[in-house]
Amino acid sequence: MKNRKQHIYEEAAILFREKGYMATSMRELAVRVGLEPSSLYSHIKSKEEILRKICFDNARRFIVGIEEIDQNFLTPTQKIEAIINLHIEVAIEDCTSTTVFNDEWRHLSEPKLSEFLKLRRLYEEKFKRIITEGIAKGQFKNLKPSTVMYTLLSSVRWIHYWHRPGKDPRMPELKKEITLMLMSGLKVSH
Amino acid sequence: MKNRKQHIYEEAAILFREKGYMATSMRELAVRVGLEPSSLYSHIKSKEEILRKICFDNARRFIVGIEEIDQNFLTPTQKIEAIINLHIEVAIEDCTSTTVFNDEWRHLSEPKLSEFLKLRRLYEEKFKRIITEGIAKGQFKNLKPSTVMYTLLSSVRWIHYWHRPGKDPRMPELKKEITLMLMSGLKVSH
DNA sequence: GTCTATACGATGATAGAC
DNA sequence: GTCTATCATCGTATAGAC
Repeated sequence: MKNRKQHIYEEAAILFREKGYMATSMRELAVRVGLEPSSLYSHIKSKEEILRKICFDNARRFIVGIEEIDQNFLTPTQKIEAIINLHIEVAIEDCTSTTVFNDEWRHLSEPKLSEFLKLRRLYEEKFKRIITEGIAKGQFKNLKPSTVMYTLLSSVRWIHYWHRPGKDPRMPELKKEITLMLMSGLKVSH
Repeated sequence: MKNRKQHIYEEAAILFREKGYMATSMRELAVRVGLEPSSLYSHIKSKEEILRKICFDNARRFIVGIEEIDQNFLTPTQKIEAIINLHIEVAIEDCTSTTVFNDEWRHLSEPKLSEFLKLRRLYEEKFKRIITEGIAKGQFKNLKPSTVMYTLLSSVRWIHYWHRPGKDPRMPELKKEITLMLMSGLKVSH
């Protein structure tokens, strides 16, 4: 038996994914972990603390990811491709927490909610700057950068939802197909 | 003052969108409508009845939409383009109920949940058949149809979320840009 | 750290007067 | 149809024994 605290976080992520944060009760979580409800509070401070950890861990992950990509000497095309791959990889590797991160952050209470949104805005600004640069260099179609960004970000958001935990041998193929489709939609046609 | 029942449904859709179905209480809804909580039940049978109506009205709308498109003598390219436009139009015209339809259906209880999922599967089958036909005719890239479908369906799902109710003069442009991007990702390159 | 017991507010929904 | 009053249940969380 491994670390109880970690076990609680993992089962919570699974439940939050299955039913949503609001529809998940601490009583249910306790059953999954094999404890009485009150015993959970020896390991965590509150239900929202669990949500906070999931949301901010993921936010940091994506911010670090995009900063690494942006620092390398890559063309805008290569950068966007790398970002798309980052999103697909995270969605497949950690699909339960990706679901929570995507869909449940709005249940954070202030001031954590504002803090989270600030991180997200930071990420989006970096993303948009790369797109703008690609357009300026004539590599991308001349479209509104925010439209491009939201479309790209949304378009990979079915993966975490459909992916079942466990290894899937078709992942490289999935990645290749999605990237091909999205990038050829973005790049200028010759 | 218009029809109370309709007013309740509209305010509920707004609240469900803002906070989610689970986080919305009948007491809050009553405040918005200007009634005591118990008075709501003179017009509706239960909270879930409201959710049911929103989900199934939207499901029917999309099924009717895709059937109309599919009956016309259009190429697969034209059909997919029409479907993308349908999704964008509905998302903009009725963004509150679109949000609920997209994100809150899972809170339906059985047997309505299964019924809903059956309708969705029906829609997806029709969608995939058109994609498969387009690939067979050499109009679309040779990608896995379900991957194409999920990517297309997801990629327009930020619109209902970002759109603020009211008329937006930039809508035709938005539609054109998204369609261009997605269709050129789908079609074979020359 | 885990338990039993419980506080206590919020929830969806109903009964019955008007 | 709308109200007041209320119910039964479930929610998160705490107190204190072991």
